[in-house]
Amino acid sequence: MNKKLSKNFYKRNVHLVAKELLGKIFIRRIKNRIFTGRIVEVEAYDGSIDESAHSFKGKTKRNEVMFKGGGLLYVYFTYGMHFCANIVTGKAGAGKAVLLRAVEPLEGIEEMALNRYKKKNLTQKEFANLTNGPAKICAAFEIQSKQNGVDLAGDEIFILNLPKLDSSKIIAAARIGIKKSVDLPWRYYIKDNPFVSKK
DNA sequence: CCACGGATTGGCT
DNA sequence: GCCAATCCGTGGA
Repeated sequence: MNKKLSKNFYKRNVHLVAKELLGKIFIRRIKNRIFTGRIVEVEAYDGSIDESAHSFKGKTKRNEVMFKGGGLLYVYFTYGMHFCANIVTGKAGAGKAVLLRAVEPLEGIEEMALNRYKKKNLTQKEFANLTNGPAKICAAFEIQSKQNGVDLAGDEIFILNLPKLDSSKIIAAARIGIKKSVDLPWRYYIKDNPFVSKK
């Protein structure tokens, strides 16, 4: 029987948490509906030294959840139309989080398809693109501003514990879509997984 | 296959 | 006013 990850899992080093999140099951519950997916790609953001982190210049209304300590969900709105979800890590005040970049869809696939494409039967290409991007995950899993700050120790959104992946399965690479601190190899993904957004 | 541009709004300078 | 931790469609090689 798999158990939900506890607060202490998240309160550790952001890179450790990022790598250990790979392969674990992300779960979103809405009343009697459920969405689940295996985490296959993440990015670490560290406001203490990383200019691309939303928390780099200190606390604001938008990023305050990043400073509330590990075990919360930080959801932000961007490009006028997209939401992205992060797992807050470290101690309160740290301003560190892990962006969920891609998951492999497991349960609730028909509902995810409706959320993303407004139809149930997807082409191979549409299925491959269902949840292989940070904003795609939020659209498929129905995550919006209302979910900003949700406690991952609760029942609405949480992650199941599974064994750590062997380090030989984890690739570290430059992050995607940022203009600052571009060379830091803080994107982590599962080697050869077809749902990773980019090699 | 790759490169480019439009969509569309809130946050911050 | 500028521009973003994105996505998707288009057009050309």
